[in-house]
Amino acid sequence: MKFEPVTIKDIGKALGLSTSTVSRALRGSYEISSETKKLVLEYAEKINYRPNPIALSLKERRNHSLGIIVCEIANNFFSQAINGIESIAYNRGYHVIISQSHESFERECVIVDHLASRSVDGLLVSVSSETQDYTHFKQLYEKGLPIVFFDRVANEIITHKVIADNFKGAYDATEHLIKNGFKRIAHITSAPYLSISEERLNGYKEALLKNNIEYDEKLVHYCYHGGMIYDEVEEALKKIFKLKQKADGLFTAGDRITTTCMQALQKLDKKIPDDIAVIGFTNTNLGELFNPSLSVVRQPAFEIGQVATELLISMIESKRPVTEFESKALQTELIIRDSSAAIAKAKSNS
Amino acid sequence: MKFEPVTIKDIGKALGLSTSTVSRALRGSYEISSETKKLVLEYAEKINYRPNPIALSLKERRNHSLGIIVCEIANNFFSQAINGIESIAYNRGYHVIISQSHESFERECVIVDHLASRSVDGLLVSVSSETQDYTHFKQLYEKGLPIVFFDRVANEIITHKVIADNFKGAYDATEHLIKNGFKRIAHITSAPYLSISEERLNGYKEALLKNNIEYDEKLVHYCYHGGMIYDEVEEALKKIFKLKQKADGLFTAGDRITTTCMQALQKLDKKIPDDIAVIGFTNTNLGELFNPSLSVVRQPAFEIGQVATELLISMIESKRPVTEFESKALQTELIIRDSSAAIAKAKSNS
DNA sequence: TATTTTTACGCAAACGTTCCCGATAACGAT
DNA sequence: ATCGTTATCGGGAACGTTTGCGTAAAAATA
Repeated sequence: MKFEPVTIKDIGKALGLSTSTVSRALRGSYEISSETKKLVLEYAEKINYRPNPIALSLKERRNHSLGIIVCEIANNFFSQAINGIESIAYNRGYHVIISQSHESFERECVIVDHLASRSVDGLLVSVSSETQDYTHFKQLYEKGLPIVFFDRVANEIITHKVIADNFKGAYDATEHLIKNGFKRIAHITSAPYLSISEERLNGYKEALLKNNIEYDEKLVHYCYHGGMIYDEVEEALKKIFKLKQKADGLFTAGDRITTTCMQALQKLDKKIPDDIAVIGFTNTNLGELFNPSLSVVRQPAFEIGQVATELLISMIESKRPVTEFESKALQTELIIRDSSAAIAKAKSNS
Repeated sequence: MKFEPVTIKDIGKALGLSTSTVSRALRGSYEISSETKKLVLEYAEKINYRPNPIALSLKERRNHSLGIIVCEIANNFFSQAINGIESIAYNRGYHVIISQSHESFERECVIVDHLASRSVDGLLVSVSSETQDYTHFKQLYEKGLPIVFFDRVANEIITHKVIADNFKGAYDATEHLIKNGFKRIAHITSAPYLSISEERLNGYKEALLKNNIEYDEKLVHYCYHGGMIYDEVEEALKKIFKLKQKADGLFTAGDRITTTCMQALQKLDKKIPDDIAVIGFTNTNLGELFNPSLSVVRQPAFEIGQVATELLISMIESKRPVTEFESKALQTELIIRDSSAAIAKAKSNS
């Protein structure tokens, strides 16, 4: 099956005009008489002419399209961020192409390659949890392809970056648990080399420090697949529960990790917050429906997407090479619910 | 900023060959000597040559890309379906472009127009809840653009369609409530003209009929925005609770509708299943975490995406016009949890 | 009236690729 | 020596569009 759209040439033939005249008439060029313009415009309207964007891309060497790379769209943070991206992109005349790395480095490389050759005008990326080597981005970036990182950023690449204030978010979450009387707070996070993991871990540590609680690395576990693999999460939890000095709190550092932890805790038959109090870095809007309702650190995902897109488009449309780059950190929001509630028992003990 | 990739012409110039020879060498044509081939291949590898897909699209009048239109990706059913679509598309050498209608008819029209002019080779669509007029699809389809509908289909357009067995899924869900002793079962669903709404309503009615329960249209409410607007859902619930003959069960007919209902029920301070038992058509994998855990009808979303994509690609690659179309209905899965549990009180009353 | 300016349009190149059609050379056959 | 084959390669058109340049006629100026 094929699909034959009408071209500028068809219009020219039908009206006895050259393609250049038609093109200029359509663009409203001053060197076309108003009668001819009217003629062309009306005919184009009548036969429902649409300029072929592929031909335009070839000619102008740009696409008016942005590539998005995230680990997965079935993730509240990313789907909200994508909505933010779209909201700006469409208003500025850009189309978006969404790709999922599924947390695979290899797949990320393939996608980057594909998007670049497909001539997207720029890239919005949050790297996969497996990514430690950024040369696939670097190569393109140095060749002049604009890239803006959001959420999980590549610190070694000098460009715009937009993130949540992960340090503060983690600090707040941890401190909240501490204020509610929990003292042995475990932390389950994503791959350690991820920027977000480091930032959140640092916030967690700082909160412990400020509250005179010793940092114990046995309480910290990394899930190298970002919570995509259930067993990895369950293993981490089992180790935590095997500790002689029992953990009484848990701070989970990602959307997927948080929900997977909740599932694992249920399977392991742990009561929240009695056995362990939980607060998670997640953008799910279903937290209040959980049993118990889930305390969360919420990221301004939509706004992060918006800001990143504005920066990217400004880079794309800049006449001269961009030399000043911004790193924006947007504030998170702490939403307290029952999963981190202070328990009477714990309180009386202290 | 601009991005200058290497072309076939650059290779030709560097090697003292014509573009045609280079092109043929790259394609492995028989009329190029093996030495020349080796030379070209090695040089191309060295400078990391990538064919420009835009030029190819222009020439071959196809893109190797598929357009996807769904209401929103922040929806478990659709994100899973998209994963299914991708799994097939990438293996067959197609790229996907995802667009969200956000349940808006107007936006859907814009998207269709954009994707078509963008020369996607075919469309995979689940229509928006506002869509009653299908001419925007029909026009393109009649011009030869292959379209496959999934989930929410346009019955008046004769093409491949892939859905879950909505009738049976709804029947099973309703009957499950009945078997558990509930007799006044409300049904909250999406816009009435949506194919899925009709199919699910019919399954619901049939289950009532088979179990000698009278159908009461006061128990059925339509949410014209598919659960995207909270108030619409809360209103429906309030009306249900105001009925003189109280409802004791609720069957919700969509992913978003189900979760929004759960939120509204919580806000209205209704106990599940004591005040009302709930079962919902949803693909969330978080149902077991809810309070109470949520009984669901699960659709084989991933498989629906896969099957739809296979059908679409077969249409695209078919030499002759396709005249035989399939309508596939895949089986749903009933997952029983606590939200629909028979309650002692209800049982003793009967 | 002769010259310049303006108006309004066409020609052709370019974007990167493929592919039809020739073209050239070597080579064996006649 | 001439011709048909075969193997290898280049020229150029085409895909749909924009745009610099050229140019005819019309209008304005001298």
